[in-house]
Amino acid sequence: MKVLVVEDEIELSKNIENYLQKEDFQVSCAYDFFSATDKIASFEYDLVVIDLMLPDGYGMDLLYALRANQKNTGTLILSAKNSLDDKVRGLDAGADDYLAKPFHLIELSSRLKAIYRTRKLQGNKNISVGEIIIHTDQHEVYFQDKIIDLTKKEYEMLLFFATNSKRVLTKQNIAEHLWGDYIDQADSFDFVYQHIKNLRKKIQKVSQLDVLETVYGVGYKLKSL
Amino acid sequence: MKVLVVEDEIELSKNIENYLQKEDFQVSCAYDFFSATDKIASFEYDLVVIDLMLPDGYGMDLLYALRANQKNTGTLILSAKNSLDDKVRGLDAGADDYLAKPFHLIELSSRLKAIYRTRKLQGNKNISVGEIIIHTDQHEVYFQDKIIDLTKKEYEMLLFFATNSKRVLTKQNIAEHLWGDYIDQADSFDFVYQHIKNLRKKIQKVSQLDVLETVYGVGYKLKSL
DNA sequence: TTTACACTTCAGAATTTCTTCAAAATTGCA
DNA sequence: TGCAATTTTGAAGAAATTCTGAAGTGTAAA
Repeated sequence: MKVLVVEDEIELSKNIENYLQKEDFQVSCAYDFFSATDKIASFEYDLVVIDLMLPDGYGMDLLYALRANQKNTGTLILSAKNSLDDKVRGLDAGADDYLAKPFHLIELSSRLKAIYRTRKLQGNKNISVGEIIIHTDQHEVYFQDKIIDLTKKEYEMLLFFATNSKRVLTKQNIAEHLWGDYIDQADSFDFVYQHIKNLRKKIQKVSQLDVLETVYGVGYKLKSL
Repeated sequence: MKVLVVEDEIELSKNIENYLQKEDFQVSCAYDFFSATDKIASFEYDLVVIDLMLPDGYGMDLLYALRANQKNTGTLILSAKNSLDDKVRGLDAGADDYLAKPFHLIELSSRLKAIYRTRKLQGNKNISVGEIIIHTDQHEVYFQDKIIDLTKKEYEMLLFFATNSKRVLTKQNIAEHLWGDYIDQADSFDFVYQHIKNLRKKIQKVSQLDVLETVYGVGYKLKSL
């Protein structure tokens, strides 16, 4: 169980780290907003503990970043104020739990374990697009009982469409989602065509369906099936 | 699969009973704390569904009773309030899962099945992958009646695959599971290749089967045999 | 201490996937 | 209809990933 603790008070942070390590968590620490975003971007954590008040940013924004990255990461918010406002906003932003300072370390650890358990259960999700089913665990896509063999990019693209059902996605959207950071904004995103084509071809070969609709001048969207 | 449903609202209880019966569960119902303890004491249930709010006792105490009796019974907690407090305390008391009212019956049933599966794995010492059987007690692996002689790492890897049947495991997943703590996140996990190769070779030599499938760019998974 | 086996590292080969490029087809609009 | 912009397509080269063998290091039993 890998945990990132984002907390600027070094002493508290160390205490948390020590305690959680004793409980068999693998713990990393970040002491500011900047290094936290960095770590979140580069590693897959199971859980992130976030202090809302950081010297160089607002912890809540980390929650949005996590969600934007589609990570299945559990989150718990820490806040000095036991204000309902923070709590409500934190949970609204997609946090799994909230804990007001001061707290007992045992409570933190037991809540983290609880979050982890439920997250893990939720983990195996199958997403369906008409008769096409994406098994995210197995990384496999089926049409009825036939498998559609996709490469990594193709798979990611289909998943992106499936999780943004019926919304039009621009080439830029797709490029940013699949290639992430090192996409240059000045680029043309024409290389996306290739992957659209390949995905279409493979799906059509198996299912005889053309699932992707071209919205001329804008982008693509999933047809409603 | 024998289930005890401990729920004082008769109508809800009946609904659950009907639904679960359709899904091939054997269902018993208890409408109060007293009769629940009675039933738990006298029968071996695979699963118990417990409503926390009962007229004559607190559902949580049933969890303690189950644990005290050392039963290998899966437990799922129901609660009217979606309060994190109840959830945390329930899971800490050893419940396997938590469900807030109102819920869909299909969700209840799918969670119960999930609990059952993992419980069963814990209890059952022999795990099979097609005709390959892993005897966890003896730390031995057989194909039909022939032994497949594996090293420690190879054995652990096969077991890891077997207990995550058909799920794609990345090199990183494998590295973290087999080497645990002192894996550096910045490392490349290329050394995993060797063990994949060795495991494949040994299994193939004895069984003529290649059980591991490469998911290019992602990882490996067990083939469905 | 020796020996056998397990584990790790490394470099290059083999394979699969991704990207680029240019030409052809299609679309929206004047 | 004709034009410009956009999308589609195929082919080839580039890049990334995986596989393999060989050599080096560590470890536990004889």
